[in-house]
Amino acid sequence: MRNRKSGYGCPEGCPVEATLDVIGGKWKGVILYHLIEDKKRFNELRRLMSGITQRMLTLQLRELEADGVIHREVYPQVPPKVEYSLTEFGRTLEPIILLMRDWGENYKKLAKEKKTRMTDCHL
Amino acid sequence: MRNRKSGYGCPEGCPVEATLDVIGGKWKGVILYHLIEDKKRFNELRRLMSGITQRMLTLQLRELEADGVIHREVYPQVPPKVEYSLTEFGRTLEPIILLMRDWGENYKKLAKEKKTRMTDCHL
DNA sequence: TTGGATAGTAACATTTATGTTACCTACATA
DNA sequence: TATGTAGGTAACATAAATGTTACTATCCAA
Repeated sequence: MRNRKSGYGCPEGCPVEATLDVIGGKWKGVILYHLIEDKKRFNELRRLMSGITQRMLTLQLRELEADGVIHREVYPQVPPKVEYSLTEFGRTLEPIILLMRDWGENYKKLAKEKKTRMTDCHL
Repeated sequence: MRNRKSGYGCPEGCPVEATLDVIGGKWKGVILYHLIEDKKRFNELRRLMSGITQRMLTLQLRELEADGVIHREVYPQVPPKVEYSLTEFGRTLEPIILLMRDWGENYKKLAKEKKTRMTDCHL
């Protein structure tokens, strides 16, 4: 998602692709989705996304931060406390994420129905 | 995008992720974006996305077809004619794609301004 | 009769994305 | 004094996505 060369037919790269560069990949959408609700600590996010590794979470958070959509707040404590939240700019992604959530839910529902119909053939 | 295992913290996979599975990757968003306007022939799409190879275009179109978002119409002619269009279900993605286009345009504008400011330091 | 247009496929190579394991600090509790 | 907690980093390994090149068929026009 990160190192894509420009030139998608549109001069200077396609805008749809630019967005996908920021929110695409395996984890970013999900991270943003969780942050819409409220700010979260590192391990809090990790627990919410059971499959993710520490390393991937760190990487994705750093990229989102570099793109200006999330903010990283470090509290100088021991043990450390770090909070991640959407920036004002990141909030502009909210409608997209929510639409994607809705569409995905519907898609999964349809996929499940299809599977059920296929299973029915064996009855 | 295709072979991801489930288990993103949400049981049975996160809905946001499910959507990204369908429209994510380097080319799918752009393909759909072009198809929103009107149906397109294979080489027509290829010309619209100057960087894509024949192979990638074929692959992505087949996956989109398998997911039920586009339709492939073959006209039995020589030389061949194949038209790709959004299905009714594919049309439900339109709001997402258009939002992504708008957000991406804004993002690129902001990125350019930032670059300009940085360049200004050298004046 | 050579070359272009159309819509591909097959074999292979490379680049990106993601995953695994081990390690770090400094404090608190058992 | 071992163990857990929090939020990481580094080196390494694998899986997935994407790219390269060559090849296909049939018709038409130069």
